Amino acid sequence: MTNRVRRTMPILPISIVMQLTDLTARQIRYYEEQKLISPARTNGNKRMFSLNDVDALIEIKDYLEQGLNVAGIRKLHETKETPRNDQAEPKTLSDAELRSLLREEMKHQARPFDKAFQRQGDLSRFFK
DNA sequence: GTTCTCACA
DNA sequence: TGTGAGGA
Repeated sequence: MTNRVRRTMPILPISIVMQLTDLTARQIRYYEEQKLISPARTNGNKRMFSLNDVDALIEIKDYLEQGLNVAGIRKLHETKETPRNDQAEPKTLSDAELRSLLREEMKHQARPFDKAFQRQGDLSRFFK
């Protein structure tokens, strides 16, 4: 069994994912609605998540904490999809990419960085 | 006991 | 986003 299969196999119920990500079921379902994740469904229409989904959710949560909104995150994912094979891997956004994204945010979100300002140190490098 | 969808004093 | 209804 390849690692890709291992990571994409839908085996986790939403309750487990909630604990792993510290997100509410409401949020997880909402993010699915926003096309940020694509959980599989059981015969009973129950959502089944893969390790990749959990990873994606953790990443999503992280971006939200930095002041980005769902629309912005979705933009990130539509660019870099995940139907890759085993070889390809690490994905780290360049400063330029992030800067571009944050700039885009400021044009659409009313109160973009309330939280961000509280931890400005984390983002300072994007505004030098 | 869990999760699902839908809707909103 | 939370929460409650009503069903599976």
